[in-house]
Amino acid sequence: MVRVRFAPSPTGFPHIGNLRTALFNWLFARHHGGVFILRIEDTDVARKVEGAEEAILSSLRWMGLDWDEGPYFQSERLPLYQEAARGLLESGHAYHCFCSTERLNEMRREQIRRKMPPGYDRLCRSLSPAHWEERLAQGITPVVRFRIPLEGQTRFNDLVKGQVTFNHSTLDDFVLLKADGFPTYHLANIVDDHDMRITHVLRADEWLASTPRHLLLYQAFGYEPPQFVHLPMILADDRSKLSKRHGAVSVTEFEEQGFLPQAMTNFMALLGWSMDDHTEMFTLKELVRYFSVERLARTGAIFNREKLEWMNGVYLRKFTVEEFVGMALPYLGRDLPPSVSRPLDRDYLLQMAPFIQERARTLGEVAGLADFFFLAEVDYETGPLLKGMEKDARKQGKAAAEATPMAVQALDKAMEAIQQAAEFEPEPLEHGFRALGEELGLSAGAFFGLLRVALTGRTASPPLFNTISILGRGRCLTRLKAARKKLS
RNA sequence: GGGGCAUUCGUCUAGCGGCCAAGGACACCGCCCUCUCAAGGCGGAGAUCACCGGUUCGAAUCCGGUAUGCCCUACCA
Repeated sequence: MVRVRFAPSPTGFPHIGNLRTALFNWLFARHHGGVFILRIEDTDVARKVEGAEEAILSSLRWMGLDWDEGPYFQSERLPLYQEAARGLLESGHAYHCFCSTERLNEMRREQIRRKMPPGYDRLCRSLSPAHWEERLAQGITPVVRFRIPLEGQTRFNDLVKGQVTFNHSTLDDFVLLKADGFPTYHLANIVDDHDMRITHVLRADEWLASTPRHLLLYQAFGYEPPQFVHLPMILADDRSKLSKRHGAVSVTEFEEQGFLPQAMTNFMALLGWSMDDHTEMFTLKELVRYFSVERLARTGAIFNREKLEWMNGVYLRKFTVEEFVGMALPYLGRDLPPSVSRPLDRDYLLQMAPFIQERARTLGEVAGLADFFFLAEVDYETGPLLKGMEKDARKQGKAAAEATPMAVQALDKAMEAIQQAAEFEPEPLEHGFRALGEELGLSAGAFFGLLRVALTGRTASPPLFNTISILGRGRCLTRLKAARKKLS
């Protein structure tokens, strides 16, 4: 029975790399009909961030990654680790270290200065238990360190990296139990993975170098180690490790920006995993079906936001208009200016939605794409308004200044046409306006461009006659009048 | 400084000794569609497979070395 875990530490909001690790663990568990366990590794009291735990849970839920056990909290299992450390102390695999932080820092500084590999110099390694009692009696709180074998090597077969070998001489006597009674990652992790009967450890590449320590610990405890699978990391644009300073990387932020969980999981899966040479779109269900460790990549991947945006757009377009409106509504409510009265008219929204849906890559873009449908008045410069007219004037051999009277006339005629239009539907409107354009001797580009800017305040918009039809007679007239006023 | 891992178009990747003068996707460019912007369709440009040797009839694929990058080297995880 496959048993895997996602074991984040609540020292910050979960970023894309953390969640991808969660995704792969989850996929592995579901693919094999195994168990996915959630464990919060909150052993660092000082670095604990308020709200991080909740963010981890909600991000997992948002992505649709459900867990079968947990969340377990290491902070609630302290006796377990202390007991384990005691066992190691008794079996001689660990020892008390009374070195002060100052001495340790000084030692490290000196090692670096002399270009020696930094690491604990094992001063306390040879202290006898009798000495321990003595120091303990003095009130010095020691840490517990692991006694790394001085010779030999540890090798293991990583399911992604293959055979990896480390010489024990490059490992130092790392800390197992801190002075505050909390275990370090290394201790807690091994104790828990054993206790929870974890069969496969899928974790980020950055842990590869710690694996020999972990294996040595398993050995010291007499535990059977799990299989290790070190996942390639997700990197920032400069190929360094992803962190806060690289901008929006927490999953919560992606949600706020209007990315869909379907797109996130699909995209994240493709960062370090692939099925073949051409398939790109996967539902979670399909990922479960096809996921395999053998197809995991070995190299780090830069997070390509543009491709994520493209993919999110593809997903957005898959939904029905009703579904799209349902998803966009909260974002619209949040992003539209306060002057727009709430609640938003759902029927009105339904009319424009198909045109917005086709253009939006994220739900966060919807308000910016659709705001002119809601605003009382649109704001713009006369430059864009007259651009097409000036071009037409030039073509007709007139001065550029002629553009304004031409536009004014066109606006007047357009208002008349709007008022008199029998059917306020895109088709008949288009016929009417095309005829009108010809009558005025204007090119379609110039005439429609003028109307577009006057009605929407922008040079790019959904198709003009759909826009007119949706806006309705009243709004169109008001805006055309405003444009006319702007020109005179 | 030591150790480990990695290295295919700008980016994500396919490739596991001959099917590759390297395939797909995003981005980019052009054309078509067209009232603009999208979406869609078609096409283009873009990688001497980091480099140098070796093994082999044959190497992006196997082996060595070099370079570069990343990670670890905390009483952080």
